[in-house]
Amino acid sequence: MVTIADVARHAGVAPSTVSYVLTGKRSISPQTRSKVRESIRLLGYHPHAGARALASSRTNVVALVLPLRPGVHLPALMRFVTAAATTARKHEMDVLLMTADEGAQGLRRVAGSAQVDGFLMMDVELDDDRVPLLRQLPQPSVLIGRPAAVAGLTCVDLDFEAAGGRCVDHLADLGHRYIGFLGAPSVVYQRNTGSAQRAMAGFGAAAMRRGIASTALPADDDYESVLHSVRALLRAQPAMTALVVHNEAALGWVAGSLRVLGRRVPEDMAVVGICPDDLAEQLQLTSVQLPAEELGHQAVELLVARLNGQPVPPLTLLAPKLIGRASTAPRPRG
Amino acid sequence: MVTIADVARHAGVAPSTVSYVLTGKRSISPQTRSKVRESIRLLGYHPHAGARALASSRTNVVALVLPLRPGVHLPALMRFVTAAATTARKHEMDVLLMTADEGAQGLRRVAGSAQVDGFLMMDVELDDDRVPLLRQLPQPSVLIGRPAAVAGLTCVDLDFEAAGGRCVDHLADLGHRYIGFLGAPSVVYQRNTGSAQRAMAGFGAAAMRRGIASTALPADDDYESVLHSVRALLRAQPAMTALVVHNEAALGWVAGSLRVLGRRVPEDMAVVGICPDDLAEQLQLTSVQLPAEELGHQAVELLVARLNGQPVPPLTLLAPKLIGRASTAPRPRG
DNA sequence: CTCCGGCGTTGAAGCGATTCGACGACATTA
DNA sequence: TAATGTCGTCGAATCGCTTCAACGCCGGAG
Repeated sequence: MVTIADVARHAGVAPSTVSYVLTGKRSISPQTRSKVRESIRLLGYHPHAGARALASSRTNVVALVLPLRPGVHLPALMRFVTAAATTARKHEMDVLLMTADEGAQGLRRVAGSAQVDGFLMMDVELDDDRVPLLRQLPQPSVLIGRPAAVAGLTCVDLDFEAAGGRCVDHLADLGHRYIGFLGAPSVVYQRNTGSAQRAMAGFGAAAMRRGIASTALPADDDYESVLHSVRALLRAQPAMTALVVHNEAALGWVAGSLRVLGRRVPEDMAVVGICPDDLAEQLQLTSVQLPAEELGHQAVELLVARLNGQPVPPLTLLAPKLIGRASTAPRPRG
Repeated sequence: MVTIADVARHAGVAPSTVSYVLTGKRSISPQTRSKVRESIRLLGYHPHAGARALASSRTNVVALVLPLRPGVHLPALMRFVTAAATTARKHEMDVLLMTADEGAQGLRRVAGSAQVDGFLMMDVELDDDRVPLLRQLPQPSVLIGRPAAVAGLTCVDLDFEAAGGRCVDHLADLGHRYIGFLGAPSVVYQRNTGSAQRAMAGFGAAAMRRGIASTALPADDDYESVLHSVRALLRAQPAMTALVVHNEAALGWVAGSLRVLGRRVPEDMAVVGICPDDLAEQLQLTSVQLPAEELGHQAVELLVARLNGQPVPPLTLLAPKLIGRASTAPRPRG
């Protein structure tokens, strides 16, 4: 293995000088600098990560804590992961993968052994036992999602409230006056990370603002339940011409249910989803996308900013983006 | 930060003793051992990863190199990743994520800076420029997939040949005598990682063995092409009653094409896929699964074995597993 | 009784970087 | 001219751990 001493000898300088060339923490004359750079290139020198971490107490690695529970949309998760990894590399950092099943114990281990400079954590629950721990850790962390108390943390999330509103605006602009909302399973509205509630709140508020009649119902993720909820919505509001769906698992059954109930999409019923893009693409569904890449990117940027001592807002909300597809089409006002 | 010296002082022993308790590389008396363990627990001591790596030239981290190119099935990839991470943890190891876009350069960097003990690399191409590099690296590596020359490497893969055969056997057992094979796009058979060829070879050989008439055609991943290929297959062999599909992207169009051509599934035409399990589940397709979890698990086990100096076979093939679903049903022999 | 070998433990020497204080050389200012 | 500062470089201490040679102790063999 080639060490900094080898490089120093080869370049005819002191090891510390090589270090300063590498880190740029002191001014070095252009001649010396290029001489050292050349030696580094020639010898194929790479600083030993462990030694560097030991001496500088900086690892240039961030931990990424992934959820493992069933129900998370894997393609979106994967996109998030690669975006985070790619962005991290832009900052000369690497990513250490952790799975949620290690729990708080795992965080303590990784933090305690100084394996990483910071944490990226997805899918935090409202009463997550890891959150108070993260607060105490010497390493900063960024949460993806939005736990109850945001104070003292750094969080990134899609602005679900705006997303709900965006759906209404789109439909209202198309002339719809009676809109339904098909939500997540009711249990999710009882204890949950909050995105479900916020999307619905945004939906309701926007409907009020635009003077539109709205009705909402939860749905489980089986065909029976979806059909039942859709039928109930139609019964509650027979004039309904549009549906907003915030329930990935139910999406597949929506079109079928509507067909059974004699409604064609989009002629008789426009449908907008709040879901990952590839799902919407596959179903040809107008949707507000779940910006996995953007979330991953932002999360890393925020963490890096904190590592550099820059102040960052406790909560960053990404603006929703609506993509029009075949499931909504312009309709004459009336 | 709590160091090994703190623990040693607290337990009234030498730092080296604490180290030996931790690593188990020398015999320690039960009394001393439990005394040290207690101090470790009390002080919440975690060995500093960097220091440990520096002194022992072992990081307890493996690199996982992910493909990024479009077309890889993300859910399967994600499953692989989590399986690898979980298995690694069983061996007290962590996983460092790398994306393929860093290329050979990235491998050199990570290997050179001694960040990891070994590499796990997915989706290797036949003439991959990273493979010769991996051979030279001081760290061992395990490839997922099967490049041209396996000598001197360690590879894990699904036994695609057996998989092709397994499909035939299943169908033959159900009484089918004329079977078609819908393959990957033809370009894939020209330059490719080889799994496509092997699956087809296995299919052909099994058909011969069972005295079954077989016909094969490639298909691109658009509706037109799939319909065209299916029609061609039926024209070539009108008595065909079963179809084996080895083309994830085409799978979605197969049922539709058959319907257009007046064939119901499974009554008129049985269909078996070689594809990730969730895709098959979604389409209610009898399939040979792509065992993502098992691959991830095996890959890590092999790497760990190599790190421990144990000999491992250059090529490990996983036996295919066929799951029966609605797209094949028993049919009377005839 | 002495010698030897094994066991349990220790002290100290690295591992390969960073970083801080110090030190010439040279330019600037009084 | 002497005092002061700046710039570029160096030497040495330090980070926290592993590991090796060495050593005292004890029991069993000679």
